[in-house]
Amino acid sequence: MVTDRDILILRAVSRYYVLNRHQIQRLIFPEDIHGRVTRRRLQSLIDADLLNRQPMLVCHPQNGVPAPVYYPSPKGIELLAEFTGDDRFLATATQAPTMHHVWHWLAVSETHIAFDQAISLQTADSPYAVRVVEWLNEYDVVNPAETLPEKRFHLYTLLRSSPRLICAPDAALLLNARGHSKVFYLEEDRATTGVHQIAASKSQGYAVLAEVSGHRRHFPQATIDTFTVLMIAPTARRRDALRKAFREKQGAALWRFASVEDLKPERLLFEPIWYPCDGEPASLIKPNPLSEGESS
DNA sequence: CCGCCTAAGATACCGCTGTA
DNA sequence: TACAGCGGTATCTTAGGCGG
Repeated sequence: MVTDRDILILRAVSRYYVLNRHQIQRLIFPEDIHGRVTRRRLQSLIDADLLNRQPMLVCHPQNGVPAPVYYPSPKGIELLAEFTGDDRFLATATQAPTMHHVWHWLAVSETHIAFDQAISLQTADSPYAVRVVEWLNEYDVVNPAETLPEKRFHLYTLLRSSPRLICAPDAALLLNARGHSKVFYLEEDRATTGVHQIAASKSQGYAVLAEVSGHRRHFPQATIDTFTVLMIAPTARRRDALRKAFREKQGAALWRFASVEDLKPERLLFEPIWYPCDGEPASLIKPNPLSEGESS
């Protein structure tokens, strides 16, 4: 039997792709103190093939056993499309998240949730009426028949064949405020690689993407001609190390850096938590009405 | 309309497990 | 050993079917 809250779970994994039990509980079962209800509903969805589970083998949250993560199943998104009458759910990625990338996916979904909550915190008379027009995840498929990543995935961009240069954002969003739409790319940093290696491997792709206005292909409806890359670092110290590493790189002006502890829904849009490579932090949405929707 | 029964979800409690 | 998460189970609640 599928309950209303089961549908909410299917919607959530369709939207965020990879979620753990704790996140689902926070989003859909806030009253569930013991987590038993959440686990039971998840189990019944899995038994019905409406949801997929990926065990997390390498895991140390604080302590305790590894907690699995959940992601969409073909049958689940079919049910969702049928239930809502919206066939766009059928485009949801249902491939299993790579085992060693699971923490990365959870970080992306956590950022996505923070954006959604920041948007919904605005009241009806909010001055900027900010909204996310569209959010693309790394593995959102544009052409299911293709196997080449640059043709299969919406975001993966092959900029040059030889030497090979690609740009593969973790996610992308089109943010709208008072009629202006701007493209933002998302890069989640998990401090697993040295900052200089990250700066070297990522800066050129985005710099060339900007030169060729590649963001126009991802979001033709954008009205602002530039884009910004948002990098989320696990700590403020790491954030500042990244800023320093990107400072001398090509296209450094495209980047803004924030730390996870600053990335609260109530601060995300309007408070100066976004640091450029050089200089003072600014808010994502500028207070000046003439340049709202921009961050640079 | 009533009383009874059943099915399924919600709730509470508990023991097990693997890691720091 | 402490702890967080998992899954088993008993009990409560609610909705619906059914005969009288």
